[in-house]
Amino acid sequence: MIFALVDCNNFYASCETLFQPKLQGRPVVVLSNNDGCVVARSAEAKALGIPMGEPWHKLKALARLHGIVPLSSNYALYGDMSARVMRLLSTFSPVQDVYSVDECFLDLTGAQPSPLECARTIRYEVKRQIGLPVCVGLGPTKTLAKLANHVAKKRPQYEGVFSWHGLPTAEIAALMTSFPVNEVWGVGSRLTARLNAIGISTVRDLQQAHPATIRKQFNVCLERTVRELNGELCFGLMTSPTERQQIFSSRSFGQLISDLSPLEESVAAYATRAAEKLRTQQLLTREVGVMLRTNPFRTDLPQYQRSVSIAIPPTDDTRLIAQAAIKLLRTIYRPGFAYQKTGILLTNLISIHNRQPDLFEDVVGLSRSQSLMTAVDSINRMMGRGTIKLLAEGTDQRWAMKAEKRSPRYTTRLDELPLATTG
DNA sequence: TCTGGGGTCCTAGGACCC
DNA sequence: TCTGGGGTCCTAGGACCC
Repeated sequence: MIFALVDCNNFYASCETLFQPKLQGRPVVVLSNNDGCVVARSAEAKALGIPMGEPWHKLKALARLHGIVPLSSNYALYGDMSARVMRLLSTFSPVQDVYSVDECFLDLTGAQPSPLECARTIRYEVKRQIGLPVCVGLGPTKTLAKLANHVAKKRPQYEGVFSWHGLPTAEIAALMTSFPVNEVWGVGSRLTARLNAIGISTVRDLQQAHPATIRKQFNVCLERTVRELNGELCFGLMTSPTERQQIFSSRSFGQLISDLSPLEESVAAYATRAAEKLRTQQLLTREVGVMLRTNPFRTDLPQYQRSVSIAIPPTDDTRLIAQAAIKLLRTIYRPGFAYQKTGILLTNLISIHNRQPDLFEDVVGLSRSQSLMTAVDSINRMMGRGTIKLLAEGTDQRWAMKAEKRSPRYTTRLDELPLATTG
């Protein structure tokens, strides 16, 4: 098997510069919701040493000094660009496993004239047809393909495409020794600390570790990773999209909130979002959960956090989900705290096609509910999200998050199309 | 003043069963 | 004094990913 991992370089930042060429060559950062943390950086911003996840307010001085351009995240734009990239990539292999918004695995086994040549074509065509830079890593397992992609990004001599295949053993060993163990897919900060403590600090160290010992001292996941580093297949491609197990919708507020009624509005709004996701994926939920919490960074304020859930008959009806959520919220709400976030969790999902009919169910009500939701979805799709919404979501939504620096939704909104200017 | 929003999988431990 | 053994299911929590 030869897997390819195709990953867009600095995806969000690249999408922004594609539509604003004047940003090219400048340090650009894309911020999370509420303009809170840095979630993407251009190459120039990375060169300034800005870490991923850094709170924006800590960077203001550095930003002034270097002319860093901050942008709010524009998920409509990124989602659309992602779909274009994935559609193009799907033409290069019969087997595509979309792993995240900006990366996917392809099975390039038997690609002509060779997997490596095919990978170079992929890189060239994505740039030519869509305008986004990607790197491609090739390997016999997903873990090695991920690592190869990292090599392709970090070592310019490979020009964005790297394969382990056919490399002399000594060269492979040298490369693996030159990368720290935390670059391995599945090794995060906690594991890195524990691995370092027992003398495993490079990728090469982990590759040479004894799988059974690793399993005993850590867990099966890490054991599989060690095996994959040695070319043994443990993680297969997800050829058909697996069914979601849960749907989450939550947001931090633009400001802290103490009163129950705006909290109820936010919960109703997130329930609406979650129910929309449910319907586009043709799923029903059988359990609704609500979470509520204060801002854990505000150590000067009293802290409170709770979540609760309840089983409900299978549904995708926004009204029923929102009703259940508001009821739950009232049971965990306590006055006297400054809340930062609420969220909705839908679990115990089933496919709409697998619903077990109930002998006593209200058949007429059910079909009315379905027609209503279909109508609401199509109106909101045509006229923009939120055209029709629950009154419970509130009309002014003072709790809504901040996104003050968002670029136009160039590719998905007619009124925000970029126009050529003359003269 | 200001710190994201989604997801996945695995494990340990408790409740409960016979 | 001495108090079974094996199984399933569920939940909370911890680790990871982008």
